[in-house]
Amino acid sequence: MLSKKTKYGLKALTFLASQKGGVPVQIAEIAKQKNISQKFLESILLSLRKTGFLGSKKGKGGGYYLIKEPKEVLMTDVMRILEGPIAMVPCVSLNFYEKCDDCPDEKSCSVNKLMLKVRDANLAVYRNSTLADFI
Amino acid sequence: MLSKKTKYGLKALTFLASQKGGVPVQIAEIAKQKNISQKFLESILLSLRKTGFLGSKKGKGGGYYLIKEPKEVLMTDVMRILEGPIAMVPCVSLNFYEKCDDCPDEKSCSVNKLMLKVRDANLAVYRNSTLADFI
DNA sequence: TTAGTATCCTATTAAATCTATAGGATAATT
DNA sequence: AATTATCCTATAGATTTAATAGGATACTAA
Repeated sequence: MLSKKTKYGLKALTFLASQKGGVPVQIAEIAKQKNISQKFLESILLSLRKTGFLGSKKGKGGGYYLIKEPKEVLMTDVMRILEGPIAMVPCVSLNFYEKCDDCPDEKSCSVNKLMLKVRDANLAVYRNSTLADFI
Repeated sequence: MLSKKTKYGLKALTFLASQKGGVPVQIAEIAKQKNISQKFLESILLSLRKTGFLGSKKGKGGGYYLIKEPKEVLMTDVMRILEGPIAMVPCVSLNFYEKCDDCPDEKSCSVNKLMLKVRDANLAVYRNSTLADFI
């Protein structure tokens, strides 16, 4: 299942991408428009800012805005930040590789073989998708 | 993340598929060979039996055995039983469709659009994989 | 028919993760 | 100086996952 964090994060990013010209939008406004718990959204936007997707402005007239062009925002990057590793098991992860402690040999492991294919399929989708595809 | 249930279930199925001629294998044997908690595995094998993948035999010389030919066991079916819906959100699920209550319009929803692509990619993998690929 | 073996089944506990909330600190604007 | 809105940490609540316990049932073989 996709986490609500990712769901909310994607919706917020899309909303900001559809806004014209980097004008800051307040958390409250996004939360209201997209039916999201405001406080929860707050922490999500914060992490998107810290990872370089969003900029922010404090005080009156402040809010969040998209830093890059929507077509420059790759879903691979967004998903890794919001949802975590794209691979479903660490032993096939490109960015978060880890050996399974219970598995003596990856090459002969059925889980490894299947999940390798799944990872490649998902990567292909995410690499070919940007925020611009959803506006 | 792939659940341990799915991981264990896949490993057990592969192990049984590599066994010759439908000879029953005991839970304890599979658990030992594949480093799996025996009691946990017990419940997994039970559900695989109830859903028509495995047969079982009680008493001495009993155990579990694969009912179908490995190449007849599609990963789509296995994954749906072990891991649940292949779709990451209910609004793009073929077999478990549900409307999002917080989302007024699926067609204009970014999450829906992206997850539709992901679902198709995953389905393509699972439909083209059978147990026979892992022996 | 009896002892032994192995699955069957339900209930419960333990652990981990996810979701949401609270409350004040900080910085910018007017 | 007052107001506004993000910043940040901590924590509580809810859900899901993983594992365990213990006895019931059915089969085999001596």
